[in-house]
Amino acid sequence: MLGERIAEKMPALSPGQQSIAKYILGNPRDAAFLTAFQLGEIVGVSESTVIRFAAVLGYSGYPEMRSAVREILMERLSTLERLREYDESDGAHYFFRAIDKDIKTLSAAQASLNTRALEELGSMIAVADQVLVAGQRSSRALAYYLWYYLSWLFPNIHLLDPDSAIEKVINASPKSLVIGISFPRYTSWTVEVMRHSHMCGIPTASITNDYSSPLATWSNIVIPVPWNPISFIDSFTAPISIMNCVILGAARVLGSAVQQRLEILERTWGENDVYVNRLPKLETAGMKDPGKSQGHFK
Amino acid sequence: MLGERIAEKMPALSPGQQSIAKYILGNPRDAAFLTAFQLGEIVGVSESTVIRFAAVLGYSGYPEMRSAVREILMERLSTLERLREYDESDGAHYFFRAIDKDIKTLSAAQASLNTRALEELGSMIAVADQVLVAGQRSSRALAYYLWYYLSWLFPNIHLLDPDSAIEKVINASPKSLVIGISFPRYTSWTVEVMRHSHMCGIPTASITNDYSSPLATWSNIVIPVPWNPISFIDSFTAPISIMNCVILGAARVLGSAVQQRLEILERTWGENDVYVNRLPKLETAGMKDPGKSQGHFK
DNA sequence: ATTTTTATGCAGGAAAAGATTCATGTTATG
DNA sequence: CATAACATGAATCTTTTCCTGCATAAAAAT
Repeated sequence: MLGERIAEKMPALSPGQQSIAKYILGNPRDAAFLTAFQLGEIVGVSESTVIRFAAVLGYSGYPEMRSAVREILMERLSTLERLREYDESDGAHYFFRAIDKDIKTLSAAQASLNTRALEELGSMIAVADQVLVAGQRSSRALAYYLWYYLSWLFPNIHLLDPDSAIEKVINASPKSLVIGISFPRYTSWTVEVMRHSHMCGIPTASITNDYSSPLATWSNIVIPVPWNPISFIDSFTAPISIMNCVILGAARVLGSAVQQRLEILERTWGENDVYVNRLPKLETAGMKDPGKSQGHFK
Repeated sequence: MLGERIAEKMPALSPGQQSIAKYILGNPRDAAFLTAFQLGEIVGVSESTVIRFAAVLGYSGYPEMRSAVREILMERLSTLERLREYDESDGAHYFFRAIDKDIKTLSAAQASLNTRALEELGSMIAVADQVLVAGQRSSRALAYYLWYYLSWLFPNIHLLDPDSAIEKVINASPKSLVIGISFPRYTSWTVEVMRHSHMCGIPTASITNDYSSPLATWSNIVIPVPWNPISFIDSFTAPISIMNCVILGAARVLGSAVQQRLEILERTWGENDVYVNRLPKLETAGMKDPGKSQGHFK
């Protein structure tokens, strides 16, 4: 398939060819109809380069490559057409149904969104001396996510872990904020942290499935998130989306300061090579795969 | 639009032209790509007739008419893609818009889902001696999530961290599997882990935004996930949903063994008070029938 | 610093697709 | 039956699209 071919050759491609590759992957709908010349014009490259690109990918010529693009496009179209009908029928693949369930949950989450509560949580985060985020087991992924992004914006965000949680809570000032995250079946540890914090007079917020959650009992503010498990997994698709809202809500309070903060982060990352800034080069990439026997994975 | 033009002129068309019209209306998906000659051949008519047909409909030439066919085709595609897209009224609260975007991305993810790749990844996970999951920074939340649930089902799942990653990769058998997770802007560390693993001859899989990702270069299998940042956040809503699919895919390979494994876990959790147990709401939500392939969803 | 390799665009020719003309056969009509 | 109008395909011409050789400039290697 085209995508795989490109992935394979990507590092071996010249700059101009890489931009062609990106365009095709990003706009197959347009690329499927363009002539070599037009495509070249769009990505700012000569017709020749486009044609050579097709050759490098192993196609006999540009038209053949374009056919490949068309194929994936048509593939997609037929998938979508199938999708439209499957709604209630069980014919659909279970992956589709899993995602479908997530989409429905997410819609429900949007519908029942309590914007006031979210905004309030945002300002609580922004004004707190420090924020402690508590979440264990599956919810730890959510807690981590929230902690990670809030750390970009605020200096005193901590992700609680079982070893040091109690100490951190005890030492927390009354102007701190504890955010607990848990869903059925609620983790005892998280409930304990919340209870303890509340007893100590520290403001608490919880992100949980609804007001009847044991977390809610010990919370000053509750963000309920519709939540639907898929098979044995507590699908956290909707909660993640709500986390985004929480982060946005907090960022909004900061106003233009966010921009500056992000710029500083950006600069620091650049200096420390945190992110990749160019693709690996050919001589390493092009070498034959160590196990030709694994070729069938591609 | 093309359809109306044809309907309008239909009675005035010659027999040969009518069959052309019929074919185009019935098979726009193919017609969009055919040359005048090919189309004529299929319908059993000469090239000339096809070209005259385009002229009769008022187009300046055959290519122009074909563009019109393409347009209705693409129109259809985008309609389908927007099927679940909500009207993004600008007046809506930014929280709503954020979730909207997530829903849209998720729909796109569902549409472009590569079920074959997912299933293959599932069996790779199931048969591997050990699975190493690599993800840093924001993607670490995803890596954690995947690691956490896979740990329920498989004995040798490890979440790599910067301190010990290299050693773990070096000591890994060729029957291991390394799963890398990263999105733009790709974390250097994750790319390095993948490169290193691939060099060592260890099978690798990556969950990333696109085939053009640097991770894809070092991967035997790639799961592309549409990905859309919201403001400065790399919203991971869609990727989380795909993680569910990966987990389900792996669980499916185990078959009924999943059921037993979950029961054991359940018992152990009960004995250790991992979860709160006083609420009657302790329904084993979603824990039923995890092994059955069909019975998962309603 | 010099040589080699690589990337790229330009120009011209080959091939494909499109448009037009013309001859043939068919149908309709007086 | 004869004529005219029309539909059609083959052949021919025109335009577009594709491909390749060559020159140049940039990057890499020595």
